Amino acid sequence: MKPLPQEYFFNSDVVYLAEDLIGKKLCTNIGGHYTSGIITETEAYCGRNDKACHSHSGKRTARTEIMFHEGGKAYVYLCYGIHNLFNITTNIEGLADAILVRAIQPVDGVEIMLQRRKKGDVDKTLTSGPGTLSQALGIDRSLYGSELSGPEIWIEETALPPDGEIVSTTRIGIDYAGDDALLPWRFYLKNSKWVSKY
DNA sequence: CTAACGATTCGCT
DNA sequence: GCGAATCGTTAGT
Repeated sequence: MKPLPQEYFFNSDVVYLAEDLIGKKLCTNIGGHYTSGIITETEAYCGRNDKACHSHSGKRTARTEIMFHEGGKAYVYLCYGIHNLFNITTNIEGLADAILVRAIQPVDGVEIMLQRRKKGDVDKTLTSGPGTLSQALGIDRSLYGSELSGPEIWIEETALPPDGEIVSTTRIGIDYAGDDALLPWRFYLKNSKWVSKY
């Protein structure tokens, strides 16, 4: 277990970090089971001047509280009453930025992921989507506020694949954000099949 | 206290 | 392709 240093997440450029996290390995050790996957898709959310972000314009509530703390923690919240969506908080105390992890490529503990997802075979529906990857890795709201330096959840350095071209597009499912829905703050590996949507 | 809604997914047509 | 599922959070009464 070699987690990225906490300072990595203090970076004030959340859009840069969202792109930089592509290709790194997200690992969990939950319920005695080690699982991991390469991050293939992310979205940046900025606490200032971004209406798509839960913490936009200083909207500090019980749910968004953790984003206002220093970066490097897990922000997990329930979406549509069903799905646990996993975010990485970034920036320093008081600046509420976060990065949503939307898809991963399974690496370790595939059998456990299949079991958690109640699937028989490995295909892109196993971990390509913010709700499904959380389920596969065993992430739920009990991890809200956890340090991303382990021991339950952490992120490790890895090398990008040789053909690891990253592309950016608009974010998914945030039409309510007006002009901010047009920002190209979604990143994914161009040649990966482990991406939620194209 | 009450009501509306969502950074989605899955199953059925 | 379309609609239901499902409940915590939020804002308003």
